[in-house]
Amino acid sequence: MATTESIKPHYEQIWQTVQLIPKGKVACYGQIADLAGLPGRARLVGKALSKIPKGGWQGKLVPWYRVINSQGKISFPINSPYFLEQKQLLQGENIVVLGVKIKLKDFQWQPDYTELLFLLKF
DNA sequence: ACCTTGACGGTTC
DNA sequence: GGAACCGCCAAGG
Repeated sequence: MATTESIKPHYEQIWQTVQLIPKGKVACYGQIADLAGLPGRARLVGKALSKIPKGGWQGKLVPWYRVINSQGKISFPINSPYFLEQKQLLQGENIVVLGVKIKLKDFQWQPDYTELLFLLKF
């Protein structure tokens, strides 16, 4: 039974965590990495997001656009297609985007203690 | 098995 | 502010 358990990319763990970000909130790459049990692996989060299966994962869409960098900025080159798409999607959720920047103070997701306990999965 | 790539982060200047 | 540097290490070639 446990024979095929070896292959377990961390991508799935990351996608799952991103799906927890509430609408109208954003999270940083590093924050997602930490919550996903991969402290310090922010770059891996970026990579995972770039490989989200078309149509989502486990029947649910993965809100990739709710993930920004620790400086509160969108990480795509300004005016690139993905940049524009992300900005539009965020604004569509009432998130204020000034230029490339978002006020983390106002829009960063801050899980409460019960959520954290759940995420840390003992 | 070795080498390069990253939708990053923190530190420093 | 912002740019340069370096650390991190899984994934994919």
